[in-house]
Amino acid sequence: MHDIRFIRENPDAFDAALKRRKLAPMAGEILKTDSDRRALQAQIQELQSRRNQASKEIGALKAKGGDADALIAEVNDIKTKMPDLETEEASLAESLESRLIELPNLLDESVPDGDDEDQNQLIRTIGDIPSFRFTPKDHVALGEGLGLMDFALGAKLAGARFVVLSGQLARLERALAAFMLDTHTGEFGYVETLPPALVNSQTMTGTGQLPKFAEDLYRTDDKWLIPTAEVPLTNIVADEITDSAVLPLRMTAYTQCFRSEAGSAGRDTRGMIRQHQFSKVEMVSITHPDQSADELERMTSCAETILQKLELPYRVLKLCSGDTGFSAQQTYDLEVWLPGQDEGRGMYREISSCSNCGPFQARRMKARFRDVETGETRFLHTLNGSGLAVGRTLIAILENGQQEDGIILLPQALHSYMGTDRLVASA
RNA sequence: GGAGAGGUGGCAGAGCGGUUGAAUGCACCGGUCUUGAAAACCGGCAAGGGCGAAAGCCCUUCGUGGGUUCAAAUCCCACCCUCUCCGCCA
Repeated sequence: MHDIRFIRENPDAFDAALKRRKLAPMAGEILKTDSDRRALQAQIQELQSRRNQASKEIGALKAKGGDADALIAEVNDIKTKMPDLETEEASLAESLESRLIELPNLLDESVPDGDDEDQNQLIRTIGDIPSFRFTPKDHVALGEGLGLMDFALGAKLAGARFVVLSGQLARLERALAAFMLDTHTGEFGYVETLPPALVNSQTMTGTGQLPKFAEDLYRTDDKWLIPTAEVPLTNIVADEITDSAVLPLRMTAYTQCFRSEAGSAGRDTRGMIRQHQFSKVEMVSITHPDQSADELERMTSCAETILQKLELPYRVLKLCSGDTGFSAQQTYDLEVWLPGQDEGRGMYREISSCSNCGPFQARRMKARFRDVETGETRFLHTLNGSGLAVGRTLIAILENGQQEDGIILLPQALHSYMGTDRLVASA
């Protein structure tokens, strides 16, 4: 959501920012609606003021036993004029609101220009890409080879883009989640949180999934399945004036995530890369505006720590203007090396995305804090990042740890969680 | 799912047709006092919006949306949520 006052004061800057999002200029149109609405609002408020005043006079007159008929007639006259004006004003307000609520966040000036993911900016590459004396398999071959990953069964029970894990592979999912949560809570101060996986429309609107991206979501009668824990976690501060002394708020949650993948038909159809249901450990930070830039770096490094402890090679990219998501001002993607992809040649795949949304979501959800200096309320900044997508981490463990004989060597950090140092085929 | 009670400012809690944007207490902020702190005392303190250079004026909001009335936190209707009891259930 955008600040109408910013648009009033900086229409050209606003249009220039839209252009970076490949959107046509619209400040002129928005401001026309805005000024029409305000003119109407002033007119309405004048009538309301007169009505309120007259009503008080009526009360005073009647208390003294006087005759108020003339005033009552005047109020009634005002009341006949009001509905049309109010309807018109509401219509303008709604048109303004619906326009603003569908526009993406303005990009941070540090975001590089670019059309799509090919133009993201490489920030750093960490870890050595493993070399194999054999052609590495992908996680599908490995998982099925272990007898612990069954896509046909997932399809039988639910349909395409579902899988059933069993035995040590199901345990690996749990181990990864526990390891990630332990690290974020124990080392980085995030508060473990278990939020609802179904939320109402208002909550979905707060973080930006609605109204524009309804088709990407699964819904029930009156609720929506969360596509990420970012949604419930961030909305915890919605409609609140948060005490600035508790900032930054840092929360982490392990949840299932549900996505219809409406726009991805035919993409990543093999394996567990893109499922309708997957689990993720999410990090959310709520900060003072002055802290959000540093917090994004910190959050990204928290996610990176997980990859490092799991001995997984990865790289960090700064997303370009064309690839940065709707609600984000700025985003770092972490891509893990998956040696089994692309016929065993390997490739990097996204495993985490860390974004600073600035005041964009906070304004949508009215998440504020009180500025100690001025006494005024201001919008918070919100950040979210995956730390990490558990399914894709499991894939990475399999593909990077594979041996020629089909067993998987596990990273040291997981040994205690798994009760073993390796995965072997089930009997 | 059924029955009852209730949803008021950061919190607690009055008000139940007019002068109430809302008593009182707590919290918070400023001041007096104090070596300092506490206590006590004095004062301030809802949010959002419009107009205005500013001072300030005005509008809206007492769960949400309608309705009655010259006038609604107060009356009526619907919905949402919370609590208690019953039923069902992990």
